[in-house]
Amino acid sequence: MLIRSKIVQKLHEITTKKGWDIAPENIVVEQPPKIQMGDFATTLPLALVKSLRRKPVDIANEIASEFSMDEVASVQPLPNGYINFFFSTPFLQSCFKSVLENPRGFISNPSGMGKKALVEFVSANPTGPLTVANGRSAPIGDAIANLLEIQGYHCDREFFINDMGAKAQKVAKSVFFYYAQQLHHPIPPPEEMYPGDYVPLLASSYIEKEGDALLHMPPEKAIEVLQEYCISKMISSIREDLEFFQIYFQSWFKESTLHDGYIQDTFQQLCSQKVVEEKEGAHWFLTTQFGDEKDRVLIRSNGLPTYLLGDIAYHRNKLERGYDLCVDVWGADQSHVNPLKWALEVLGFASDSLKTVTFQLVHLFRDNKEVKMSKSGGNYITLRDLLNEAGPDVSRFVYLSRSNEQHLNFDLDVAKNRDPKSPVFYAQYAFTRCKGIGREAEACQIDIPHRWDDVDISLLTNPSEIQVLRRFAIMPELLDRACSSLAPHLVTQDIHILANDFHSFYENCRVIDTTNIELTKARLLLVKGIEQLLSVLFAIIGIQTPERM
RNA sequence: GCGCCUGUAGCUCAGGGGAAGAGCAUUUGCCUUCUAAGCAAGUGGCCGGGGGUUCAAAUCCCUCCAGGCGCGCCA
Repeated sequence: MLIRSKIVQKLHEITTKKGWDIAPENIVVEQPPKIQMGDFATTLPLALVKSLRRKPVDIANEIASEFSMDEVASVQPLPNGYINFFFSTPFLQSCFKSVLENPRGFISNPSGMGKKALVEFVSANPTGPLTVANGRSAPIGDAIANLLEIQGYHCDREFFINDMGAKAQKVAKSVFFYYAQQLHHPIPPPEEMYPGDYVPLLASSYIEKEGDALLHMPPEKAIEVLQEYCISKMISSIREDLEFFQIYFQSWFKESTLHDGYIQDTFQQLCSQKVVEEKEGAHWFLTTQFGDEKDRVLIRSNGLPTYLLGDIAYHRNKLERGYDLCVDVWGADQSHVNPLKWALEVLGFASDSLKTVTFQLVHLFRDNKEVKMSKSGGNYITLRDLLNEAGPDVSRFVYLSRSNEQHLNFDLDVAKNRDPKSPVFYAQYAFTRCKGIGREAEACQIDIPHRWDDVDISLLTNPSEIQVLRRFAIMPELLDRACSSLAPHLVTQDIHILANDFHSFYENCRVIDTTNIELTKARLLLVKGIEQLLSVLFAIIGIQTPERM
């Protein structure tokens, strides 16, 4: 149980005993803005002012005098009606011990234990390379999967390949045009030419592999062959980009596998629930029943299923594969979240079995000016370009330092220079310093303590040492917030404050001191705790733990 | 026009009923000792405007202003 919940429970016991009427969910316990103010604070006295018709400070004093918990050493009622709580030394030490024994377990809230989750992300159309814009979903989805694993879920990552779309066909037609041109049998260009340098390259790579065979078959057949070739080629290039980003998918799910009767079956199931109606030759999902502004087409008048129906079938498939939770990471331009959720409910799935995380667009800046990107205009910067310039760690950190729902302004100049002012350097530098201390200890032939019992923790009395211990104690609360809201950027923030505490400690407390071995050992253990906790947090957002910088 | 997102320090952004925050920029101290890619302190704010709910609003509601995205029998 989180310490915060324990404090709420204790406060509720007190109010109940006194006959004051307030529900536990209305008792606010939170971290004060500054750590000097305490580890937790409550505004409970203020909430009681009206019903009790008493001064906040009096209520605060009365509650504080009744409050007693092993984990809390000091309870400070304030004149403005707040009550601040400070953790007790034994509690801080027990948290420290947990950090050393099992840092990952310490920050985990195993609410997903025994459950399976599937995170679907990126799922970019296989019609071109990943860009800096749609690449945003890569670190977000990966970090969300990591957060779910922290909660005990068995989590898989899946990439949905849209291999049936009209866009894939357009690319194939454009490639066919270049193919014929390069073989000196020019044909008229297609109505819509796909821009981008990679389009003619696809043509020449096919020529290299298969020669002019396509010229000897009917154009429709040739385009079909090319379409399949282009998709597999683009997918493997996307896969390479993602692997360079150290993102790996358990499954690559092709839309076409749903077209073998599964989509039709899903459609029939919806029909049998009486939420489908035929109008103007098409079949409509009656979403206005759920409050939608208009109904949505499931099967077009030409008999082909819409994207929505395909997506409903796909999500039904995911849930039928036994996942308790499906998370989708979607760009802000996806607008069919609600119709999809309604359909899944109609099909009998729990409404909370699908969570969607949306992310806003990315704006790129170079020389303080916005770089306009447009894929259809052939003007874009690829994810690979970014990774080559900035490296995976800086890229991840920038992507994950803002809330998903914020528009992200990505400054390419910062990335390009591998700016040492970047927050990722600050965090990784803290880790490197930990490692440096370890090397120094070895050089001085000081045994690095491995067992809790080998050291005297009570020697850690410096304010910056105490602050590190207090930060350890609060870490499970911080991670719980990140997990429950599937918000990796909060982890990025937590890393920053922990790194800050460490740098401050490093400055104030010389660790290696051959004249005071006992204190040195205690501090080495503290450094080990920080190092382990940083490793776990770095792993969540997917950045490296460098030995040296 | 309708829907979603956004407006917080000079810049980029966290916070999303409770005590205004971080990084960058800027000013000033701190290296013969574990990496100064660091630490410490300072400057900088009617949290877009106005109204409402509340003991309490940057946060919730209404309205206005400004920006982004979406609004096909596209995917």
